[in-house]
Amino acid sequence: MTNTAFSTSVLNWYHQHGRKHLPWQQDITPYRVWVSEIMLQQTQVTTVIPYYLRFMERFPTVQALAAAEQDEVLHLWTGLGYYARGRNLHACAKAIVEQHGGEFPRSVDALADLPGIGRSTAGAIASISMGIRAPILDGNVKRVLARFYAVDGWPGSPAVQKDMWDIAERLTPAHSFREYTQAMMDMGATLCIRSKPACGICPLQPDCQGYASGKPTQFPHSKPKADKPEKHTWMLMVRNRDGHWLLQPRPQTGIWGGLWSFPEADSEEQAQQQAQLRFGTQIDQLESLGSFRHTFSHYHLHIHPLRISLNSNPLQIGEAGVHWYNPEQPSELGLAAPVKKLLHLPD
DNA sequence: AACCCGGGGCA
DNA sequence: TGCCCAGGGTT
Repeated sequence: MTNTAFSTSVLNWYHQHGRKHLPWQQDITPYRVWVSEIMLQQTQVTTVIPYYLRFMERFPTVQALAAAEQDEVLHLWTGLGYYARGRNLHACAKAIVEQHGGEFPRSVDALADLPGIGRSTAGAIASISMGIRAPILDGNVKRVLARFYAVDGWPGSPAVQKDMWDIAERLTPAHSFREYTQAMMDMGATLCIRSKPACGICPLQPDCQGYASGKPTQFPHSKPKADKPEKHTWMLMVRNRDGHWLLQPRPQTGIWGGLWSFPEADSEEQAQQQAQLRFGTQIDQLESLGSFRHTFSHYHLHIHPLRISLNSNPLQIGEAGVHWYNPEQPSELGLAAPVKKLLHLPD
């Protein structure tokens, strides 16, 4: 599908189904579009409408807004959330009046230098209210494009974000970009919604790679979970002459709280040291069993078992509450999953 | 309860 | 550059 076919398709849809009666779509001026875009940044259309109407009634011009007390601006913002938007809006109005003669600068870059206006909002103001062809990439557009191209990777990452801006730029038509911009936002807001998108009535469906994948809602990919750190532990698998294993209770809190486990050490050296200290000459054989990985919700644990065979059956080794576990007649104890696995490892 | 969102601010 | 924050709404 060519870029032109894409935008034509989107524009046709807009003429039939797009939203054209929202308050900020009437009497289109940079000021009115700007206020609406800021309000719409993190807030849905239906929530914004009453705030927008009240705001416009009280501050019909950028001069009126610039002259207001911050308290009054924030009062009209109360309930919208993200109050930095309201403070930036006020600061931006002052900047426009004091530094730009009361007129919005007529370029995307100059707009984006103003407080609270980033690249996407600048693109929306320019393309909707100034006759300047400029792409936008708000959440709605991002979703439409990520699905259409089945974009891999999280759009928040710099590389993917750059790709998506390039796509947005490429697809923005030379003419009718005001309607196109509106249309893309409308499609994202009404058809290509986060869950249960209306692919059945979407004009882009025949060429949509997200639809073709069978799982359009997996795009855009969600923010990757924080990387799980890799941790290591050495487990001393101490076996007495009868083939029973030494277990000791874990603290009540933390990982495996209250379960039974092998004595542990933070390194191979410490593990050897601990073994020498506790069992010394009773050690018959000591062998590394290699390691395996156990995953928790928040980290990966590499477990390095160290099998230590004793030439005796120590009765008392100083610590209270240790347990000698007989795999032939397993006691009913709480065991961490990897510990249980190790206890029943074939020789 | 988890997730979402444009831009600002800070390390 | 990357990371965290803000808050109300949706799922």
